[in-house]
Amino acid sequence: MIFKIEKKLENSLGRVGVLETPHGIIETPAFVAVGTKATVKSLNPEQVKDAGVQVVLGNTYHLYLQPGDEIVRDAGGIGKFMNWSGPTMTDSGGFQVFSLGVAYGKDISKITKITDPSLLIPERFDDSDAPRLAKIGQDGVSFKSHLDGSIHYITPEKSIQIQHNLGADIIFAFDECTSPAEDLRYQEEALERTHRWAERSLAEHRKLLLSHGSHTNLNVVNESNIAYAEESTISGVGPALFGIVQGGREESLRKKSAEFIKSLDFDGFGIGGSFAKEDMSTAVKWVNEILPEEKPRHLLGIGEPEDLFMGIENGVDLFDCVLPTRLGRNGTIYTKSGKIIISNTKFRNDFMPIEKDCECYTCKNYTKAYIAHLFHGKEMLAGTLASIHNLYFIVNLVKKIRQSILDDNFFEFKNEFLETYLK
RNA sequence: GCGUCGGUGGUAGAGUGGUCAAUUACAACAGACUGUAAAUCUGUCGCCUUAGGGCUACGAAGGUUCGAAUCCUUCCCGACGCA
Repeated sequence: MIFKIEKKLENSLGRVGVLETPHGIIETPAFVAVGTKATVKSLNPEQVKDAGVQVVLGNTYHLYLQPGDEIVRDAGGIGKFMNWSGPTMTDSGGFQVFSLGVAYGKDISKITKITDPSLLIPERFDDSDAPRLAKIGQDGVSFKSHLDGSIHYITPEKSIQIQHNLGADIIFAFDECTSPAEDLRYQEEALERTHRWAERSLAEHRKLLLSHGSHTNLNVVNESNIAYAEESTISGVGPALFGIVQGGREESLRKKSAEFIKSLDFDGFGIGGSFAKEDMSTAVKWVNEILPEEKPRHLLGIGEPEDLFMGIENGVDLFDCVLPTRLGRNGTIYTKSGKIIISNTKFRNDFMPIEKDCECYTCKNYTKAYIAHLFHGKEMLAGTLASIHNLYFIVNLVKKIRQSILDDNFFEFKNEFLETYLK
């Protein structure tokens, strides 16, 4: 994997670049489509590609449970398995530590409102007896499968082994995504754990890369082995590994984490965590001011339009988010003047496309009335057409932002877009 | 004509003396969703309301009862059976 910066955004951390992977290039900043179970829900790869998507992200935990990482390996890797010829990434399962752990069965997720009382009273989250599907153990996490209840213990080593089997171009270290509602003491403890896991992820990754070649001293970290490992990620023998910065909403912890993860020899970085919306830009800025400029940064799981502007301005190169496809399937559609719920009564006889100047397949061929009809009828095509538009909308927005940096009018574009979008 | 069974909110369909403005499902309406436990979930769903309550309702009209969607009488309507 090779990353080149083409242009920087003046007086900020933002930049435009190109990321070369064994399966093709990614022009950054870029929006990564989420394909958790080796499929971008409701879309076939051709539709994903036509929406302008450059790279797809699968999930370690989900693919390990089903169909099993060895099946994906034997199929020729995640890309070949799912018939996606472009670049691929896999998340480590670290997010499931959170979503199936403390967040399980609760009304907390990736983004929390800062007014949420749970943020003000961290003690309320001392509910270790609450049912959850993920529990953090001594050196890993035990998961109770949501599919059949079976227990699986995932360590950093295991996550990396699975990801090597899945065979994506870019993989992530195993981390713990924490809730912003956790108190400082827990954030510190979790961060220490994530850092230890980062080292172990990297060590396992090196070991696996070297085992692909003829190197004999697999456990020795020397210049020759490191050089070989780097070469492997370029040739496609093995994936590139991104380390993940955590640290919650605390400035000192975020910076400490960025410094630590930076000190390890990762190919790039992920910025993780469950944020209060208001905290996100500062957290990203703290981190990206520290991370080495020459390596790519991925803001994990973030993707509302206003977040994309924020992230790019603050030096983020890659985003992934379930929103375009999940919202699409659930009937919410992005437009330049905000999100609409297409099943609403007012669209039932609206025979215009979602956006008349949109170039996506959905807008070029269908009316709002028809899509509203499909949702009311619970037809499968409803989610597909809405996902196509939403994915195109978000992917294309990032492309436009990229172009605006190249054209030296990022801030004008940002103001103009957000003024209309946020009403 | 006689007999039997039935008529419940937009629909289907529970309820068969008080806890019933009426279970439930569907439809309808509104909303939520940020490294996917998610083609999922939440709320509203007779009318009025200063949200305490008030009013009108289970085919229609009477009646029994402290109290009726629930029991009785007559009528109307539907299905089936016998003539």
